[in-house]
Amino acid sequence: MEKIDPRVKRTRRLLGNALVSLILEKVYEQITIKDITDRAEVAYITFFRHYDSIDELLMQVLGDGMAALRLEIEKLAAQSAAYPLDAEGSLIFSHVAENGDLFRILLESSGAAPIRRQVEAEIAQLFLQTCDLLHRENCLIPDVVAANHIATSLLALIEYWLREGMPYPVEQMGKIYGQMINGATVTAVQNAEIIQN
Amino acid sequence: MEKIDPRVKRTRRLLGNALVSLILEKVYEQITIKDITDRAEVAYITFFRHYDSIDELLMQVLGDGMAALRLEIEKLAAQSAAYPLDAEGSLIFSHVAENGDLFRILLESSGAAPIRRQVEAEIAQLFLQTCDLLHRENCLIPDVVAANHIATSLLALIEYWLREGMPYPVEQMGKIYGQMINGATVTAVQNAEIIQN
DNA sequence: AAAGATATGTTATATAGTAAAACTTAAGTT
DNA sequence: AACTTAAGTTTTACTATATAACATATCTTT
Repeated sequence: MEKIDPRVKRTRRLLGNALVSLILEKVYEQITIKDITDRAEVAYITFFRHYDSIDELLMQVLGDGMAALRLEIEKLAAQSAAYPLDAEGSLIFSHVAENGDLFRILLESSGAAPIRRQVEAEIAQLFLQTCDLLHRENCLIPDVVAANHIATSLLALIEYWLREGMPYPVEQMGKIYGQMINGATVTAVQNAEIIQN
Repeated sequence: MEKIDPRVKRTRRLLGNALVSLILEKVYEQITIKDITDRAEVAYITFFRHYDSIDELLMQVLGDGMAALRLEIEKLAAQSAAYPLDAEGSLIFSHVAENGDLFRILLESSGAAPIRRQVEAEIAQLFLQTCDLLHRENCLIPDVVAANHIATSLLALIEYWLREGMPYPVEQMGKIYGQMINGATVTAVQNAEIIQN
């Protein structure tokens, strides 16, 4: 990989940090490019030399941050392939708690919607590949539907937890995920009828 | 209730229809007020005499349309209070199929995010009130968490189905909802451990 | 049907945010 | 030290939002 000019790295870092701090203060839609460049202490035009839109900057910021989550989920998916019913989801929620700002932005900012969809799709894909118990020929519940359900429910559960101010401990959330989402979905797939063609 | 000037009714109807037809054509964020007034064949300034923003117009359009869905879900929630495991969800999905445009807008347009949240909250509230099986003292899975899970999962399932072009029949979707979401969640709550304080 | 009230249309204007050009200064690379 | 590239400054154009003032059309009331 090519090495990046340190001035470029610095500018992009400043712009990214400025956007994050602004999102935590005010509504995403009301943030302007001037707000960002003022906060980052760079010239207005400099923004356009790096990004075409605020959405694109946000995309980069969250893209970097979500790679770490994928690793947590990968561990979990591998684990749940073997013991789906008591998969330990705590590590996801402790990871979320540690990166609360980033997840709040991902799950609540309207500008992050395309990235959220992408993350959902990646998580669903991961479960589809690693969790054997989701696959049954001619099952009433198709594997892609079940995988999508797990992925969207997990993000919705995280969103709820963050929005309510993390009212339950990490361990409890991990168990809720394991039973209400992961375990329950696998059981539903296993118990579902087989469709005759 | 007061009767509304027919000119006002007409203008609002034209603006609402114009917005819907535009959303089905292009990205919500890129729709301008001029686009809407041109399509509606009313003067630009007329928009501001009725709404402060495009979001507000969308809110009105969807608000009207969502009242009907609530009725379908109310039927279902009452039914599932008695027989949760084989609740018949088909009527929801036939209702969605009949109003596909509206639901696509509700679930995929970024401007509709606040309304979607509101609809989610209303559905969750409804299940909390009508489905007795969600309540268990000191349960690992709090009733509000389970209700939120059902509501968000249902909307996510509808979103997936519409996005993929309705690849499964209405009856199958109804069963999937009943087993993978409603039934599975109730079972998970019933099987969850009790927390000692 | 006429008079009064109100909604809409037309035109003009102010403001704010986006976007980029031209040129200068600063920083990093070889 | 010379070359290259990034960033800053100033200027300008464009677009969308928002409102004011006045004319015209439509609805309601008597």
